[in-house]
Amino acid sequence: MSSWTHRTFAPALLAWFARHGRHDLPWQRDPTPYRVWISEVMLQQTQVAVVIPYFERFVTHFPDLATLAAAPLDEVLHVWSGLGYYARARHLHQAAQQACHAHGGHLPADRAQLQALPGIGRSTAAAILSLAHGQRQAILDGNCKRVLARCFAVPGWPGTAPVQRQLWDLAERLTPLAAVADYNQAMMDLGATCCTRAQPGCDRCPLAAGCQAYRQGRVADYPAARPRRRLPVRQTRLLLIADPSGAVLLQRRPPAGIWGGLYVPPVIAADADPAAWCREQLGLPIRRVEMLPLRRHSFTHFQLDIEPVALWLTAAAASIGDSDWCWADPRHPGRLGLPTPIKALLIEFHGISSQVSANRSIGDCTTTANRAGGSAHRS
DNA sequence: AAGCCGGGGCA
DNA sequence: TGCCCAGGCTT
Repeated sequence: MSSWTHRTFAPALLAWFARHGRHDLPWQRDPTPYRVWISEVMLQQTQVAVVIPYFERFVTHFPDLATLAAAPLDEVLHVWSGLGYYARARHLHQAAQQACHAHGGHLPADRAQLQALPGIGRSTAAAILSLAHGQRQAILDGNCKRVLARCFAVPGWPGTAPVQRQLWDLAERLTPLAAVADYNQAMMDLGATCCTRAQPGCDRCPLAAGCQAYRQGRVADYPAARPRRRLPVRQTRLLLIADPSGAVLLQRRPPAGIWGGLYVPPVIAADADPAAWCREQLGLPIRRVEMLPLRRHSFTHFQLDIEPVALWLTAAAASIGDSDWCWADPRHPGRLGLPTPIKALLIEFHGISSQVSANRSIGDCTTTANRAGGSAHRS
């Protein structure tokens, strides 16, 4: 076979799919538009194996569009928490409300109308329409991009507009007239299980016979990698403020930016004095301060060095008037959205905190007031 | 430690 | 239109 055409590509793929594709994913068992939508948005950022438990949990909490639309955003973020990209949970919630309003409680079955909803782009709209409605709509997710870039030796990084256009063009032309749901699922499955980024299984690939990259012996060169840049490093301090009962102060972050809409302990400048900040900004009297080991978090565009600072109050604090603030049990923060690293940090902090109170009850009441702002006792 | 991922937002 | 952004996971 010299190369795949729109006549030969789909049959070869579908034959493979019948034997080796995935047919029992949770959202395939009852592929309603709502369930396909939720799964597609989750799969935009996370691999299937990780998504499955989150999907089950999400559709149990919010079984349909109306339930999701009526739920408080905090609850949606809470159920989403751990998946990352929290703007997507907000978009899900917004889109559910819009669809309930404008489309009579259903997701529209039209691509332009779907794409008008927040968080639904061309590929996600096409996935919903093909997988749930059987419409002939081409998809182009990361798996499809890799399969097509290799099969047709498409040069360049798929993030650029020209490469994107070529790949969409191929996707449109190769999408068959019938069995589109199976075909689209097959493209994603092949990319996920056979035409993988590293160590692809070309020896068992149904498309290898006409794959240009395979013929050239350059499968690893497609698709071209994103041009890389150096990540800037930012520094912050994160204040773990505990009252005598062990409750920790959390603040809801603004909707845009890092950890948007999630609850996180107060974040202050890396050179700010934690105890002074607590007194001046919050009016909280501090009994003891302890600097905890630095930890580094990587995001796509920068790295964040977080220096956690534990602060213990002399007395129980009154609740802070602003509704964006709350006191929470670090082990069971309740129905709040928390970023995964913060969740872990709170658990750790609870361990330290209970040791401190144990020591205190033995009689060690000395307030080891480390000077905050100075260098931490860290080797 | 670096790559990955689909869509939103902004100049 | 062309950038920049986000976050947990795999490799």
